[in-house]
Amino acid sequence: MMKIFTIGEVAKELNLTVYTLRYYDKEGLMPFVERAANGTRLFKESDIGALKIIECLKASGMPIKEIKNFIDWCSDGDSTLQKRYDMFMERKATVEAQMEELKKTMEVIEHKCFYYKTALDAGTEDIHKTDKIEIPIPN
Amino acid sequence: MMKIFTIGEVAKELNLTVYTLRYYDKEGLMPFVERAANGTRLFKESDIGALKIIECLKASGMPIKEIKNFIDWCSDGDSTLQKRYDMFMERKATVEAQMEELKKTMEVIEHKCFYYKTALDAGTEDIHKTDKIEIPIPN
DNA sequence: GTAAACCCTATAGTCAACTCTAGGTCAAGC
DNA sequence: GCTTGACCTAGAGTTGACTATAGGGTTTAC
Repeated sequence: MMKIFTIGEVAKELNLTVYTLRYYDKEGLMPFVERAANGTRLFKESDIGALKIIECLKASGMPIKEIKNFIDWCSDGDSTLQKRYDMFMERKATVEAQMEELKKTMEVIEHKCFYYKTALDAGTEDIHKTDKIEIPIPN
Repeated sequence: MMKIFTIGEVAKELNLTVYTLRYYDKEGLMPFVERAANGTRLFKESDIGALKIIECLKASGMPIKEIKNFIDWCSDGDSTLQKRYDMFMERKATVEAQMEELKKTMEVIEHKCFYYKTALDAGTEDIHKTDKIEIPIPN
């Protein structure tokens, strides 16, 4: 009925290595994953969902130790709802800031693309350097 | 006439530490910075400009070794114009990809903000879980 | 004239996030 | 029944990017 996945299958699905998944587990990011009698991890569909959230937090630049805090809060139930809400609101703000930052980075890069396009057309970078030569004020 | 800056001034201006700047120098990112007789680095206005480009490349996710390649190309003159153009075009593509990625991350985070907002209003996370209870098909 | 506040090099240490190795278990296929 | 391949743990090693320390030199402020 409920499909169970091995660590290898989950790794493939999420584009991670099994090493990484085991490392996350060791760091306490996956307390919800159950085990077979022999120790083999048994991933449920919902575990993969949780890992996707972890990946999202990682993509937002959150360090693993902070992600662990969040996971702990999830285990603690409703008493931590406010904390979790606040955390996501804060994440939202930092991602917004990152977007702004990236936009600025993009502007500089686009300017450089243009710079090198014209230099390439002219065959030399000097075309930009001569731009900047200060014209001596005639008497 | 032409203002010269110390490593400390440059560090402050670019929000880096002097350690970081010296580390960059050691990694070959600043071959253009001249030295006083006693070894003190003398930064020109244009050096700060170059460092801003380096910061931009760093912000785009480029590792320091690759930035060094670019700096080397700059020292090699016009023969490397094509490489440099190609590099910035590639950077542009990766930054675009990062923006896409961030947008997806943002969507998930916003969804979670909403999820926790409603949970908080309801006083329990169960409001979302009960959503998903499969209604047993009556006979 | 000396202490503070810079500068320098060389080298060691730190940190996060993996990544791999050694040594072992277990199930499936031939 | 034994090899192959996937799983396990504990722990060591790697990488990138700093960050700090030790030891030493100059310039500035009192």
